Amino acid sequence: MEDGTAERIRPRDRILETARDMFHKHGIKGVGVDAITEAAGTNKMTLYRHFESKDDLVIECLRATACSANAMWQKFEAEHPGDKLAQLHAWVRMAADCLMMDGRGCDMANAAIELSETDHPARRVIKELKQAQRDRLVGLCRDAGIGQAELLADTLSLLLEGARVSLQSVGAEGPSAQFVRMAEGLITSFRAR
Amino acid sequence: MEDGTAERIRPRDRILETARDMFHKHGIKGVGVDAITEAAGTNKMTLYRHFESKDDLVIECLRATACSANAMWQKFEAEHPGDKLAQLHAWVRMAADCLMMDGRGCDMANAAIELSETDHPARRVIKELKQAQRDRLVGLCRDAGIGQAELLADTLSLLLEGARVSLQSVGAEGPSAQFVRMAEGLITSFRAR
DNA sequence: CTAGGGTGTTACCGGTCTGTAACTTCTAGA
DNA sequence: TCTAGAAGTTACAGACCGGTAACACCCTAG
Repeated sequence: MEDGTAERIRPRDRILETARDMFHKHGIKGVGVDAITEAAGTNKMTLYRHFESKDDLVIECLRATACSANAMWQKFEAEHPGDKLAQLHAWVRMAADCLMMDGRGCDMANAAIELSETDHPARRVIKELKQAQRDRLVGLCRDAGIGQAELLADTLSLLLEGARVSLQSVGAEGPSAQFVRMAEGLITSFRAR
Repeated sequence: MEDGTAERIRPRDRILETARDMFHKHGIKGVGVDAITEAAGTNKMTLYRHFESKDDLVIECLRATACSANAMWQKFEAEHPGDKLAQLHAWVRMAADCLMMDGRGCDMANAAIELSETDHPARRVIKELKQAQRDRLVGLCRDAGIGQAELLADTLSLLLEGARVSLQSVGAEGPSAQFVRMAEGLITSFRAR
């Protein structure tokens, strides 16, 4: 029978969660499978019984990250049902919160930079997941009644992506500090057109 | 006497140039010192006679990159002497050209993402070089007579940084394709204030 | 011509990496 | 209680990494 406290998590899930955290903090090439399994309280053999390779583990981590992002979008809808403009502002607020709490950027973007081999299996996944997020933001802008929805969504995307990487290179006092002001200004400007 | 054709470049410079190219293409952790020296037509010992360590080589590469960027700024001033607004538009054009030619992003930003250790010696250098570039762009915006010069410069910075990383994750058909339109629109909008 | 510094060559050190084999131990379900 | 599969353990292979030692070479300045 299952432990009522649900404390005993399956090794596969422990590995996945630990790997996500460590990849996020130290980068993919900055952490080895041994370190992951040790931190997850298990061993290398168990990892390779559940994942074909380290690359496979990386891909599963990225999918899990996308899944978390999906949960965010559902939260926006739940908190502001039907009010697409409020959801857009919630997106900005969430992005800003992640910015100042986190310090490290987007896992997919970081992975894309680290895995420079153009035929790396993770790149396909990154591209399609990022594309899905873009479509989602475009849809939100459109449903919020904004005329040039694609342009606003793409501009917001680039601003956030830029803020994340700027945070890591210039630091928190750099341009990324103005993210909310820029994003809100853009939304206002696009709504006025 | 020196070779008149200047074909015989010093090993140090060959290593530096080769390392810049390979770090740019494959990332810092993605290329070893052996591969660099081989591609530079020399050997590991010579590398370590000129550079204290791989980290030291990385830092010198970043400084060289900053130097190339400085040359760009001088070109702007030379092509549009005194006309700061024209120089700002030239900056946008140059950024867009780099975007579609290159495929890989900014060396400093990529390095900052790859070298996640907060105490890595290269991070200090990255921060100060990036800060200098930011100051330069702010100064250009201010001299071009734009009121909220800092905000415009920071927005343009984030847009470019975002476009570079988006190019690597989503691809060339993604949001980065609209960079020029966004940047020019921003400049127009800020000038009208 | 000669001395010396820059360079090339080879071999090596200790460490880390991904991935596997063989075997033991644990645990859940019938 | 018995059994099958999941998980843990140990050891290892093979490759690559950054960095160093010792020595041979070449080329140029004097």
